[in-house]
Amino acid sequence: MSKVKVRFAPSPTGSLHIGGLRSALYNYLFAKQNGGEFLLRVEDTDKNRYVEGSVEKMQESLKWAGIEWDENIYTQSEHLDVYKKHAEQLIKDDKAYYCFCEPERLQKMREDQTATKQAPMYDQYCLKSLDKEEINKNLKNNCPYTIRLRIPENETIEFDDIVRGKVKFETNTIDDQILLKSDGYPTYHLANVVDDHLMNVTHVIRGEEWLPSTPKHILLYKAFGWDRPEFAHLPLLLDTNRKKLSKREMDVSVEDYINKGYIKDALINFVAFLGWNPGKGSTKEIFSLEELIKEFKLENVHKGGAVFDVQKLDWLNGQYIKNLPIDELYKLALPFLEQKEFYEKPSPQNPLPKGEGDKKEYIKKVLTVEQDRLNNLSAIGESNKFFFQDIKCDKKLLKWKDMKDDELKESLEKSKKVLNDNKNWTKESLEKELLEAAGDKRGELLWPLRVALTGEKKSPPPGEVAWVLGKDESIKRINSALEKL
RNA sequence: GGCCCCAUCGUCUAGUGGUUAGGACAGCGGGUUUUCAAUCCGCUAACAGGAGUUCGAUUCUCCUUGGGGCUACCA
Repeated sequence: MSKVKVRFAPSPTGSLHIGGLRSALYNYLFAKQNGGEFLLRVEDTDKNRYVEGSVEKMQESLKWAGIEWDENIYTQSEHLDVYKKHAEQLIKDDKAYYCFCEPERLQKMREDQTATKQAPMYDQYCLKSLDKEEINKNLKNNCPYTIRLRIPENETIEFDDIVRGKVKFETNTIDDQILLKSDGYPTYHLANVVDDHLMNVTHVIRGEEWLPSTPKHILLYKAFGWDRPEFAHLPLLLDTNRKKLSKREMDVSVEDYINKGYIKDALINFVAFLGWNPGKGSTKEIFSLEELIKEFKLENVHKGGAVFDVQKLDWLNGQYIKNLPIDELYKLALPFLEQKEFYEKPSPQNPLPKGEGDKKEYIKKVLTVEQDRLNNLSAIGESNKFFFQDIKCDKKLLKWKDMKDDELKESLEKSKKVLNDNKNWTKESLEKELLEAAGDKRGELLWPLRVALTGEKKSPPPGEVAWVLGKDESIKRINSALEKL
């Protein structure tokens, strides 16, 4: 068997689709585990849908995900002559024909066919009713034309799909596909087949939406007299309504997930498991890219579509965040932190150290406190704003004032234990010491934590409260944070 | 409409001609938490339906139903 060569061939119509990421990943895994090559090809054969900058964006997303391609990127629009040459060859061999039908006529024809409940198909007018003379005359007059593949009649096209097994199509249900458009660009079908052949692609691994056009491609290989590659059609990624993932319903671009604070290993792991799993009773859920390369089997890919479940992705992301070395977490989380409006507001009470090194150490400590509870990088600091903000007195939170003496005493006893604080607090002294400081019954605990982080060995200044958090702040977190420090 | 593909808990899935149909996410309940989260423990929850093959089908075959994809001078 010749060396495995696969490709990911997106069209540059926007940013990298999450389904595209999975296709790319499966191709990549397959190539790597077989010692083969993974190529990147830009299928920009539709001028109308071309989006400036999307090629670069897609490359960035792939690189972010750790999917590296071999060789240079191949761009189809730079090889228009190749496709034209091949299309014309097919005409010479009587496998294709010129079509001069105008779009309006074709449209009307289709409408009529649909109205009478027929399958919309080209009526082969230009094949059946045009003689050589007319064709040459049209060509000489520069009439716009397309080149159509001539689909043979009464044949059965059968092939073995690696994930689906035997698939059959009757040629009579297949339309005479346009290969070359009137603007001189090839359609997907032509360009795809020609390039896969010229690039020696051995395995075509792509989304299920291509399954119905595969017989056309097989016919093309036949028409050219070429060997065809193996095919593997991947199940579709579905939204919660079990429809093909679409922009309407949710975020579908990898970029969105990057910006939302998912880390690459989590997204790769998640997307790999949508339509594949190691089987054999394995209950392992966490796989690194390297492990995936080892374990992945194209034959184990499922046939049915898989719903993209964000909740599971969140959980997975949390797992990966928990296991991140603190320096790595710092590197990944800092950009998200720097976007926060609560971050680095200069003021005398801002606890963030001024020196770069100290600042970094401080943030890393905060991250240690946060790491276990973080599901998403973008949530960084959100529930720990007091690490970065002024400590202010929020009178609305001065709950302790309403506490009964014995309640307060109990609370303080516990606090004292936690803090090794031997002062004899009373309602009076507390008020005096912290003035409005204690705030919530939890407030008195936040200050020491900050003291621990910043190293400021002082009591809360009068008039300040070591408390800026919402009601959901947790003493447990503080305790465990203190333990860590 | 035509063609093609698919079908195990809500979701991702494991699994076998004979299993208490397993795991994970989510949900629910509880332990730990002076509140959240995290964590630990537990619970709820599935073989779409109907025939056939078979001693026995969730598993094999067929049909039905349901879902999805394609049906462009888009990819």
